[in-house]
Amino acid sequence: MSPAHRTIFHVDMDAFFVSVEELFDPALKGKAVVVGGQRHERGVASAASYEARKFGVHSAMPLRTAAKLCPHAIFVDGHPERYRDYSAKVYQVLDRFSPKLEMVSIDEAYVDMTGTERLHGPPMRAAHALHEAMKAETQLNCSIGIGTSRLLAKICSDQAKPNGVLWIVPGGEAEFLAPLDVRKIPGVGKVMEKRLLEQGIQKIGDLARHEERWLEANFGVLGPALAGKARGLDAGAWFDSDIGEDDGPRSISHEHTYSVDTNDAQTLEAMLARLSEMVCRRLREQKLHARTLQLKLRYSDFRTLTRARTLEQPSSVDAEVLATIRELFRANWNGDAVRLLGVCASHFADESEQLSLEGRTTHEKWNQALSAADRMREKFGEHAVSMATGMKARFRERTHENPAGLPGKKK
DNA sequence: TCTGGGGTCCTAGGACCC
DNA sequence: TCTGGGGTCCTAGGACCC
Repeated sequence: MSPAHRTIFHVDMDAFFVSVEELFDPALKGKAVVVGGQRHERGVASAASYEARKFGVHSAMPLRTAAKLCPHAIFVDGHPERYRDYSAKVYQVLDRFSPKLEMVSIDEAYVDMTGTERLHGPPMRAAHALHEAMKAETQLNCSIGIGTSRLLAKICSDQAKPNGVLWIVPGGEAEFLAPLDVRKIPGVGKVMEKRLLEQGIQKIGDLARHEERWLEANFGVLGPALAGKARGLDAGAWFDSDIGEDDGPRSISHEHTYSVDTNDAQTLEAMLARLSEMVCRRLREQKLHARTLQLKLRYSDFRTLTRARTLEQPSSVDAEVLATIRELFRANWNGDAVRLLGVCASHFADESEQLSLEGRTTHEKWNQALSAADRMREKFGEHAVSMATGMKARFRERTHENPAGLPGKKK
């Protein structure tokens, strides 16, 4: 028998990247801090401290814009390894509260606390225990939203920020949601917000007042999902899905934006080799084989195109992936200066349906050799082993963009 | 404003098959 | 010669999230 309603926690770390950086450099505490790169770099902010936000700085804002709005801000390069380490610590804490746990990004998670009352007490007590444990064990603040669906829990944690806990008791959903802007609904972004405003719908309460049929007539297939969300129900991929069912990644990709656009064919193809290598390495780490490979190409004017091809035999072999990506590139690049290149692998095959018999032996030889190379990299560092083309990319990157040849990675 | 990098999900059209 | 409808796979693009 399923419970009358679920008790779902959404745990969201406060200013996660900034807070982690503060642990490494306490001098940053209380200052206006922007994480993601230096003030004049081509790029966007990954995070901003609450102090910087007072000046209008927010994540995804171009660094140069942030520097204009908040000239005294301290700009800090990001450290993905640090964030992964702390994310793992966060996971350790959450794991003790419920096994039904799902990290949805590096700094937030859903925890299904349904039926844990005997162990952890009523929701608010459990939340405060969790809050304290998090602070004690990670030195980081989080905010916790509690509700009967993922959607409600997520909206609640946002309302609880910073460093707070908010519980919407079952039955109180409509009253809580009604005064909030539609933009607070996960999945409603700039575009959908504009469409809703054009219909005079500004608050979630306005949305809830419309009939599902009217919404379907005006917003097509998205209508019914909106109707559900306005009532605090999980829709789309969240509908009826259990928390903690991880079926692995859907895609693995790497991309690179040049600090100066280039139309040098050799430079570009060398970068494709490097990106393909990086994607393949992660495929092998996760024992995955990709059927679909996609090239992403962005020109100086931001025109972006993607071109994909599906292989007959799934692969995680550098040379095979690169050959496909290179063909796509040669067939589609018009010679203009390029701003960004990307390689994406998706449509993964199970180990079982992986290979026909005749392909098997050569493939396995390749895989063995490449796995050995991966282990060497782990042992001796990123640059120890590389295919010749990938090596060239690195050399060019360094000479073009880092004339001093400093080993420090960007970010 | 001059726009990163890593993802997920959804839609729509065309090919192809029955 | 003109003409069905459903199902699946593939590709391209776009909205959205952190």
